[in-house]
Amino acid sequence: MNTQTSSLTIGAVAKRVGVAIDTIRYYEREGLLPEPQRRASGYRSYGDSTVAQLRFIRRAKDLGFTLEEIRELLALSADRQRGVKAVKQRAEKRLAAIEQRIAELQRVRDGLAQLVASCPGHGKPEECPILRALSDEQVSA
Amino acid sequence: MNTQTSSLTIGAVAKRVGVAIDTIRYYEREGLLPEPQRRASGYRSYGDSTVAQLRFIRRAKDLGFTLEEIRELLALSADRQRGVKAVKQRAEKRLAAIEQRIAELQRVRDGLAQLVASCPGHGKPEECPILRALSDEQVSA
DNA sequence: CTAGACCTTTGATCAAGGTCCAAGGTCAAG
DNA sequence: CTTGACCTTGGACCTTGATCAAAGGTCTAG
Repeated sequence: MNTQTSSLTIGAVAKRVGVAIDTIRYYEREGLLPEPQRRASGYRSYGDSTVAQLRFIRRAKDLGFTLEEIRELLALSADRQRGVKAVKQRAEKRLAAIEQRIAELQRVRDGLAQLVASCPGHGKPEECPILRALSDEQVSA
Repeated sequence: MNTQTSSLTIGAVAKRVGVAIDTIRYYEREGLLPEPQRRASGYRSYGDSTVAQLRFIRRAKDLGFTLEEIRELLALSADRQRGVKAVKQRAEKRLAAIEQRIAELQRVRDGLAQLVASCPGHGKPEECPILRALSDEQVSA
């Protein structure tokens, strides 16, 4: 087996995970990734665990976590026992935020859909419900 | 009647519309508002139509239009006849984008909700479905 | 007249999450 | 050895939508 982390360059890691090299260095600067070992030449030398960690970060980002939250999650996941409860709480918080955002967007969508439906798509601008709604006609009246 | 646009300072306009003075100047720089008349002193002098236009911008922003899109809408709404069709098309485009975003978020929410539901909230990190999902356990297996 | 509120400009700064660049060193293939 | 791909650093720059500061001019109430 090759459990021994197999020394990848930053470019190889980037290719495997599908992120830019600059992004990896950025994550390192931001404390999302530990500082890797270096070769004698100064090249960063990564093992498979970094690939896993980067995928973790990407997935969490896809779930809408900010980098700040991900930094937290990474810290928590390192804390055996106590970590799990906190991780679940963060996830619940994130879930609530997403649901709120969905509700907001649905409200916006409904408003906009109604406008679109009521606009004939031709005629004078003053008669366009979309423009009328955006202007303050009915508010200032 | 006071149809004559009644010479407001930028501060008065800001107060009426509920935006910051800086924001009005910013919109002017960005081409969302026309350059206003000036008093002899150099002070910007606004009429009621600016108040209306600013409200238009605010409402459009609330509907999720970007400033770039709003700039377009403003140009289109000035185009009598041809404008209405184009405005409706932009609104439809916006609507589609919002619906797509909602769908994406729902997908994310469902995934996250399932993880949260399946996590007992205690135990070893390796057994936490949230952390397992974020790590690449099942993908690399 | 004077205080204090309000206005002017230019330009810097913010958050977030990167992206890009130059100048130079390193590595692997032929 | 040479070529070309890859890596290093530090720092500048990008987008969006503002927000703030500094230094100074103007306006208005008392």
